[in-house]
Amino acid sequence: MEYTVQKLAQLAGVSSRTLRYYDEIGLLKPARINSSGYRIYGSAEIDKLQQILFYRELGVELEKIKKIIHSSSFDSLKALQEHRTKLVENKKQLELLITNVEKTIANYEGRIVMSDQEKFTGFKQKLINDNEAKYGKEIRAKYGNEKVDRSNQKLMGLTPEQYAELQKLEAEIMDTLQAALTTGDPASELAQETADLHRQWLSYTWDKYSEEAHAGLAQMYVDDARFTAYYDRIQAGAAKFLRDAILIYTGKNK
Amino acid sequence: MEYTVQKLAQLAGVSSRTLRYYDEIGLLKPARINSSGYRIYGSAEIDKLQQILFYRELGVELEKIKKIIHSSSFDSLKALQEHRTKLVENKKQLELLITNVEKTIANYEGRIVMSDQEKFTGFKQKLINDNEAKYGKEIRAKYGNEKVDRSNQKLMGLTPEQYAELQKLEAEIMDTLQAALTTGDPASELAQETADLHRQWLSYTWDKYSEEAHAGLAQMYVDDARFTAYYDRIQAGAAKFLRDAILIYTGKNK
DNA sequence: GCTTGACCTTTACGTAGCGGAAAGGTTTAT
DNA sequence: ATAAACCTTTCCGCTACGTAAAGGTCAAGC
Repeated sequence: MEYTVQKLAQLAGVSSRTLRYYDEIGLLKPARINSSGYRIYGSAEIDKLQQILFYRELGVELEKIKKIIHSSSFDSLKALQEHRTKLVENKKQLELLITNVEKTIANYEGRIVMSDQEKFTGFKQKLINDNEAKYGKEIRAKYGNEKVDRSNQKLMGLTPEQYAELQKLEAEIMDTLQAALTTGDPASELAQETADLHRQWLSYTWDKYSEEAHAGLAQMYVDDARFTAYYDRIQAGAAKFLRDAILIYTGKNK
Repeated sequence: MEYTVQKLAQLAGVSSRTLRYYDEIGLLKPARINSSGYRIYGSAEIDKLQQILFYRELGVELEKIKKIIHSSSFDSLKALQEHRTKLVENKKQLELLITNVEKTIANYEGRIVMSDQEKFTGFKQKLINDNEAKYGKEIRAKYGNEKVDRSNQKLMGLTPEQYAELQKLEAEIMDTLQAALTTGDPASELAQETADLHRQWLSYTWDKYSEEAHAGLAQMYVDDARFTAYYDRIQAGAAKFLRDAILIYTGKNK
């Protein structure tokens, strides 16, 4: 099959201007030009356009797309599989946003309380995704599947009121931590209050509190980039500070 | 809580330039300017920024966002609910794209043959209608190899529009199945909805629906590794779960 | 008290990926 | 034969910022 600009445009759901632009920048040249100067595209161009649109959908710049698909080492199959992975990631991202909007509705209706951080989950893009991929497994291996699963289970069983309380606590922790950071002293009253709030918060998700586990978790906040990032949003070094405060609080600071 | 540009930027995952630009165009003005001319944002601005980002995510132009959220009749709750609807639509669109990429991989590996039209499903949406008149015959000739053997005949007669509908259904089935799996109960409302969607889907490819055949196919999903793999992409045991849901749906669960 | 570095400010020019209009040639249908 | 519907190139405009440049502010450490 041969297509003129407009026909291909309609087939692919892009404008003819777009196709001319792609020709202009050398991204997609027609198979040939007929005697009247019309652009004529063939099936090879169709496949190429499809590839281009996949990349475009993923937000890749046209110049980069050009380099990618023109490179001699370009492996379509591998590229497609990468497309799939990224699309699935984007889908997860979207699901996060949907959760966010649902939470925001609940927040609006007064059913739950959202922290400021929470209000923007899903908007920040890959950073979190990447970390999840990098550290997700590792965490489970390091700190035990059991504990993670059990805490998940317990979370599912919470009443809405309890859940709201939990969220309020979380917000309070962040606020107090921020205040405590200005003292600079993990042994300060404010820092110790933060640690105590954190213990209360844990009690919602843990079956049994122990100082050992609490101290272990605090160390994790420093070791694991996901958590470090979470707390360091307040201020660089916040995770470390929180850990130190908790180590003092639990008496494991030696 | 009060935030300077950079802190708010980090919280929301945007650049400080973006915040200044939003101030410049009057989209989001800081709560106040301190004595040194610094922009200071409060919690009202946080909520507003969140709203803005929801709209931006949906591709709404900043000028329009401005008009929307500044209009006196602006109803945040209603807006949020509309956001949700649109995000869910986008998610379905993404699922279509994922299906497309998976098919393209299969096409590449020689397992199936894709028509030119098919190569762009998911990229476009409503332009499909027009193409039907123009390319109808050609498509019908090409659609043949697409599906499982027994459904070939009926598929050959599908219009592109119907084909798109079929793909949408397929995506919906996966979506609903995923949700149903969290309930863990094949008799749950969601699971039964999945079974019903599955029946609708079958109606596209079967001449005549019967509960026996439906139940038989469900069993096949478990017995045949190819199908098991297809559904278990979602989660291990998904095929089994779907079978059980269908057995209950068809009343053949004994 | 002074420096350093991380903040903040405004102004201003640059860019990607097209949209759209102008001015004209070609093809197809009636 | 004429209109409608294509096609062409050229060029200017737009959005949503990125990226300097040139300078003021603030807290920390020496």
